[in-house]
Order: sequence, then C-alpha cells, then structure tokens
Amino acid sequence: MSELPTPVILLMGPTASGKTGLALALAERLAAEIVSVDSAQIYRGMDIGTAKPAPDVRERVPHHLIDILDPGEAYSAARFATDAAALIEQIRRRGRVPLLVGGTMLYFRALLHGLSELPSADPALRARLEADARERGWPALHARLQALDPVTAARLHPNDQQRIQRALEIVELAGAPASTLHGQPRAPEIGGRVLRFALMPPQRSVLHARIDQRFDQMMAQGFLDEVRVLHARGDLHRDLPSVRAVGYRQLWSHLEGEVSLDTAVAQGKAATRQYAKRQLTWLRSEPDLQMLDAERTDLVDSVLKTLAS
RNA sequence: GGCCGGGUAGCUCAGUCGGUAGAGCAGGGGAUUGAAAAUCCCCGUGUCGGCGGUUCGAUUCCGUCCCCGGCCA
Repeated sequence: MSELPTPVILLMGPTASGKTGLALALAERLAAEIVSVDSAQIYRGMDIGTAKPAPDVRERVPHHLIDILDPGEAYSAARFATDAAALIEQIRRRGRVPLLVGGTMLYFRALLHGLSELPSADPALRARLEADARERGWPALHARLQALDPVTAARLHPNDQQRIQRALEIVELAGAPASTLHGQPRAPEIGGRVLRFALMPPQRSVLHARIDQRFDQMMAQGFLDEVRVLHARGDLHRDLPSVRAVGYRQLWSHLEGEVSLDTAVAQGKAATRQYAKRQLTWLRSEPDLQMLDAERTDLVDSVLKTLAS
C-alpha cells in the first residue's frame, strides 16, 4: 500500500501582488520548500530589480530555481518544466510540501499542460534567420513560412518576429511544420493533488499604486547600481533575455545615454504595469484557479482551509 | 502694466483656407508550445480655456476676460 503523495501548491499572481509574503507565511506553517516560477529570478546578480527574496528568508525557507544562471545565459519554459518536476519529486521525498510561486505564466503552463516534442533553440540558426530578416525584412520570412508551414503562418501576424523565427527554426530542425508537431504535448507526471491559487488585486488602481511604490523602493535600494554592474561587464547586451527584463531594460537604456534617469524610471514603471496586465490576461483564461483577494489579511487561513478539504 | 507666444484626449503635440478633430506615449482588451519580465494584435467624443459677436453653421474669424511661458517696464 502506497502513501498519497504530498499535495503541490501553486501560487500565481501579477507582479507586486504580494506573492512572496504569502508564500513565506505558508511555507512556515506547512514545512514547505519554495520553487520560484520566475524567468528573471533565475539570474545571479539580478536581485533588487527582480524583487528576489532576501538572503535571510532564503536561509529560513529553502528556495529553488533562484540564481541558477548567469545573465549571459538563456533559460526556457521546457527546462523549467523539467527542473520543476524534478524538484517537486525531491521535495516530496524529503516529506515536505512543494510550493511553486511566481508570475511567469508560460512556465506554469509548461509544467501543467506540457510542451510538444520540439527541437530546442539553435542560436546559430536564429542568428542566420535574424540576418536574413535584416536584409529582406520579416514579411519575406513570413512569406517563406507560408510555403513551409501554412497553418502556422496563417496563425501568426507578419510582425510577430519572434514566433515567425521560431516556426522557421522548427521546420528547419525537425523537417516538419510546427502545426503538425503540436497537439501532442507531454506534461511531466506530477501525481497527487495540485492546488492552484491566484492572488488577484481587487482594483487595477491599487495594483498600479503598489507597482509605483515598489519601483521607487527598488531605486532607493540601489537598483541603478545593480544594473550598472551588469552593464560594466561588457559582455552583456540588450538582446539577452536577462537585460530585456522589466526595469533592467529601461535603466540599461539610461546607462547608454539614451534617456534621462527620470524618463527611464517612468518607462520602467509603465513596463511593469503592462507586464502585470499581461499576467492578468493569462490568469483570466486559466481554468481551475482559486482566486484570492490580495487585499485580505486572512489569506493563509483560506489556503490552509482549502488544503484541509 | 505693455508687447509676443501658447491654452485641442490622462501627457506631449498636430490639424481644421469656417462644415464639431488625430498621432505618439500612457491606459484598456486579447493572443501566448524551448527568449515569455519576451513577442505580437485590436481599441481614440475630447465643453478644441471662459463668455459674447459675425455666420445657415465657430474649435477655426472678431472682441473681451482668465491662465501659463518669454521679453520690455
């Protein structure tokens, strides 16, 4: 007779909604370990701008998938799904509760619904496509995709460079169009109960105020110096996923002398709001979520109650 | 106080030779399969500063008042 696996708890929510605080409170009640679901917190040296949990709390509660990559490297949803599934397994074996917390919705999706069996990114090929696009323009590449994978081409807007590039990459590497390779997603086996919660700010205006306040706080904590250190390395550039992160991108632009600091901060705040909006769009479309009102003070209890039921 | 500019969308501004107006940014909605804090799509009615006048019709012309810059006193 086998024991029931420990439940897995997922906590999603837009940026600045209070996920970190709630996660810590839960972790201490449940003997949980936190797995970060965040495409920016994976980078070392990007602490302030990603609102990474402080070292002392990370000492109290084990955190995973934080500081696992250098900002010069790239991660992916596929790697996340594999890494997260492995961590869930390990944490359960220790008799603890896996608590997955973050705002990168594609990562949650990759873990829960799986990704199709597709070739991984090929930097050399991407560079070639990029050069091609620079010469002939993206409409030409969209037209080429039209011939190789008409179904995907029809689905993609001619301006969606990133997806056109990936679709071409897939046909070239796999020898088959993405549209025929899709539809057979393979989700990692998690097993046991998976409880999904979403922290939702009751009003957009409240979220915006929090974002504003938090960005100012980051600036006061030395966000600019943090970006300055990355900038000074010399080997990083604005096309890297790390440097494209909200806030970093805008401060980088200021360090390049393109905009004033005031402008960069205003643009960083706006980019954060836009990011939060996209996260909310994703959450609205996600089924089976238990919504938590981010303004309430009895959140820990309501999660524990759901867990006990 | 005088002269010159300005006062048009939340912001910066364009425009209407008189027929009630449009860009960028912000904002809202949506998509989202190895870059996803990315990438992309859709959405623009606002006493055109106030009040009068001319006119069939004024945001546009005229008068006057208010406000903001600049110069002169």
